[in-house]
Amino acid sequence: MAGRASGDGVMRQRLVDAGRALVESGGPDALSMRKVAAEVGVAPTAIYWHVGSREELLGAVLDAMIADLPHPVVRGRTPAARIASLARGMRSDALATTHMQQLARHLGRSAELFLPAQIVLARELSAAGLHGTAAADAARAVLFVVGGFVLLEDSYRAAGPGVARNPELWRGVDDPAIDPELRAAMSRPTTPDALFEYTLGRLLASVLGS
Amino acid sequence: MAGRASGDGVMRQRLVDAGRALVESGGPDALSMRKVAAEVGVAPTAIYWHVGSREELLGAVLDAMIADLPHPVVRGRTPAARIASLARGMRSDALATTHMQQLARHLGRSAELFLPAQIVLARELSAAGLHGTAAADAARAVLFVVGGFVLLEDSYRAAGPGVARNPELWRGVDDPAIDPELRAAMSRPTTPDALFEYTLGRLLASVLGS
DNA sequence: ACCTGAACACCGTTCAAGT
DNA sequence: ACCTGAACACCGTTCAAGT
Repeated sequence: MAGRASGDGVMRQRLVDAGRALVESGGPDALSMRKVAAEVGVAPTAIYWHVGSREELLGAVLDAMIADLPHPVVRGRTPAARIASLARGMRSDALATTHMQQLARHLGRSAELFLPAQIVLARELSAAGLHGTAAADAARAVLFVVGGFVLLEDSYRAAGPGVARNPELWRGVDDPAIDPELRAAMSRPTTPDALFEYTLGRLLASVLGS
Repeated sequence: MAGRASGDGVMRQRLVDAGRALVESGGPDALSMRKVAAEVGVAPTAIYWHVGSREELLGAVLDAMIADLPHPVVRGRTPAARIASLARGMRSDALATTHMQQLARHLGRSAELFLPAQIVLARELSAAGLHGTAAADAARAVLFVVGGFVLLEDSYRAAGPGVARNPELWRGVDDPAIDPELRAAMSRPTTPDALFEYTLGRLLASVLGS
């Protein structure tokens, strides 16, 4: 399985590099075997000798991208501040590498991407005095909120023009049981940053038991 | 634009029905113009007279599926309990219609799917005494947490066998700054249900200012 | 008004054949 | 050991031609 051990693998490396360039500029869908082959100057069918399949090539591309990932950064004094800064960093890293996130999702390997941040988070929670399953619950809650937020944000941003966004939809709502000011507020666009800060702040306040 | 007004549209309906069957059983990727045509007993190119493009056919399929969506259900007495039950319903509805969620995401129309639940949520928050932007922040936080959770859960479940999940990854972690019991807890698999309850409970506790 | 057929420009993958 | 070429089974879409 997995194609071939592939000798020294200089040709394989060229294929992965070409594939990576395609993924980085256009996402996983932009990688076709024929385009990779053309880029490297080889017949499309030659790829299969080195790499097994398109899916395996995508896997090798992801490996290469993961290796170049920056380490998570933590700043601040209080545990809440440090964890919040970590979460902010996770979000901005993810937003800066959306094609990579798409690729990881496609391969079902998103968990790997978040592992380094998870480890740092666990360290911070330990330092904050949380232990055992309580700490694990807290860690997973933070991870899911950040991860979910990024996923949602990504799919919202991917929505092209001509698609009804939430504020437009709300403008058509007319329900006497809903506070008019609330309706008005929902009809205004939000900045994702503010929403992220709000949600994260609420969660941390509760999770860290302040 | 958008193809054609298309007369009475009985043929169009047959195409949408066939497309819907494909999407429901295999997700958006499973819908090909040629398969739809074969199902209806017509040349692939005939579709374009009625429907414009594959993307528009997918849009029509989504419209049909949205029309059959169940209404959100709310149970319980306290505001926290009622909102929690709504959130649980949103999650289970979403998990029961993953192919539809995928389609909505593909078309950038996820917001539409959540609108009915949003309206009910707004009603409950109003009844709970929240108003204006504070209520809007709370609503959006709940929506993003639930929506993000469902998205993440979906992409985790889509990860086939042979992919390293979080517990396996954690078994390889060895960091003295991390509480050993925390590490052990992270190495055990979680049930998504418990994590959802925990996260939701934490968020609602903070958002409803209890 | 509605549908077909041929055609174009794409895909991933297999496999015999070459060097 | 490594690569090519032909081939197969797919795609979405356009467009002239039929009825």
